[in-house]
Amino acid sequence: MKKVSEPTIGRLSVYLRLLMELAEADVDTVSSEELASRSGTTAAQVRKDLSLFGTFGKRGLGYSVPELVTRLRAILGLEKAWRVALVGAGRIGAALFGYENFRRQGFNIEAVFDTDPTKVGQRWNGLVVEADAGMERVLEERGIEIAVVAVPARAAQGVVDRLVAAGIRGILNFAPTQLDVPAGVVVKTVDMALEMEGLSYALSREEREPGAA
Amino acid sequence: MKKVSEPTIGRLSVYLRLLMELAEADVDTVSSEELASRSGTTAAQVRKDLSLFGTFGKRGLGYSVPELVTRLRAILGLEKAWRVALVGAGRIGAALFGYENFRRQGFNIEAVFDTDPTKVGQRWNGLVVEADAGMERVLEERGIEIAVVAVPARAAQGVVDRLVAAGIRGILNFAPTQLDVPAGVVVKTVDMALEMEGLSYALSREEREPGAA
DNA sequence: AACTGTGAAAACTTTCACAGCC
DNA sequence: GGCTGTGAAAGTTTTCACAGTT
Repeated sequence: MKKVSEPTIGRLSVYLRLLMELAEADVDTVSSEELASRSGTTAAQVRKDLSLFGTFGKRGLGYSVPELVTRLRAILGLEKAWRVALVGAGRIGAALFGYENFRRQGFNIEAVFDTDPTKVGQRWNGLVVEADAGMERVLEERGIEIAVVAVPARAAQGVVDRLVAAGIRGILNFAPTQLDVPAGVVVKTVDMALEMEGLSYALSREEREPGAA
Repeated sequence: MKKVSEPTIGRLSVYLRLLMELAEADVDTVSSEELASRSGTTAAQVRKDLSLFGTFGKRGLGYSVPELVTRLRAILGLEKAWRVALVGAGRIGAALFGYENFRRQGFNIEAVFDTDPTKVGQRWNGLVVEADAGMERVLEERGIEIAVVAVPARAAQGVVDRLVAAGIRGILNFAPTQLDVPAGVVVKTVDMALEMEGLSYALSREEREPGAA
C-alpha cells in the first residue's frame, strides 16, 4: 500500500461523519463533488483520498453511501470497539467522559484513574474512579488499548512512561507538552491553547494588514 | 511579508511555551538545536520558522530567551488581552472555563451563554451564565472579540451565524461539524473524535502490517 | 451525460548545506 | 569553533485535466 498522509486520514474521518448523516437521511448515492462541498475540500481531493484505498465509486454515478460507510469504517479501524482508559478525572476528563461522539464510534471508556484521594471512589456513570497506583494492573486486566491523558503538563510524561511500560500503544494527549514515546507508540495531541493562539495570530494580522486571509 | 503557513504558526506557539519555561528557569540563551529537540522538530526548521519574521538570533551564540519571548508574543498577537465569550455551558464549556493555559496567555472569558433555563443564572466563578437570547447585546456591550463554540453539532451553524452577524471574527469550534463563515472570519476547529479516529487508524494498521510507522 | 480514477503539473513545506558573523 | 540565516534541493501534498466507465 502507498503511504497515506495524516491530513488524508483526517479527511476520511470527516467524510465518514458526513456519510453517516447521509445514511441516516436514507440518501444512497453521493458524488465526490457533494462530499467535497460538505466537508470544505475539493472533488479531486475526495477522489484522490479514496483512491488510495481502492476503487469504491461507480463512474457516471458516484459512491454508494452504505458501501462507503462500511469501507471507511474498515479503513479507519472502527469495526471493533476500542477499550479506552481515562487518566485524570479533572474537568477535561469529565468532558471527555460525557462526549457522546466517542462512544458512538466505538471508543468505550472502561477505566478512570486519578491521584486525588477525594476523587478516587467517586462513581462516574457506573464506573468507579480508581487510584492511579493500581493503574498498570487494571489496564492489563481489562485489556485496555488506548489511553486518554488529561493530567497537568508536568505530570504527563511520567504517566505516559507508565502507560507505555504497561503495553499501551495509542495515546490521546490533552496536556500541552511534547511527549517522548518509543517507536510503535502513537500519540495524538489536542492542544486547545495552540489553536487559540492560531486565532490570535490570524486576527491581529488582519488588524495590521487588512485584506490578508 | 512572505506568506506564513499554518504549521509554522503552530510551531511558533510551541516554541513560545518552551521559551517561557526556559525564562522561568532563568536560562538566557538557547540554540535552534535545543529548541528543536524540545519541540520535536529540526534545528533548520526552527531557524526557518523564525527567519520568516526577522533575524532574532546571534551567530555563534543562539537566541536570547527573553527577547525571543517578547518577539513571539508580538508575532502571535499575545501582547493584548483578548475578550472571549463561551457559548455552551455544558461539560466542554466547563472544562475550557477552568483551563488555566487560556487565561495565562491572555484569553479572558468574559461571558458565558446557554439556552438551558436550568443553567442560566448559575454562577461560574464570578460570572453569571446568561440566556442565549441576549447574546448579541452582551457581546457588543463587553467588546467580545473571540467566541468559543461548545454547543451540539446541530446547533453550531446557527450560533456561528449569529456570532458573525454580531461582529465576531474569531471562533474556536468544538462542535464536530463543518462551519461556513464569510471571508474575514477565522474558525479553528478542535475535533477530539477525529484525533481518536487517527489513533484507531494507526493502531489497526500496525496490527495489519507490523513495522509500519 | 455524468462522474470516477489517475498520471502529470503545480504548489507548498521541509531538509540540506554552507557562507557569514560572533 | 559554534551557531545563525538562507538560497537551492528534495520531498510531499494538492490541483488539474482528461481518458475511461456506467
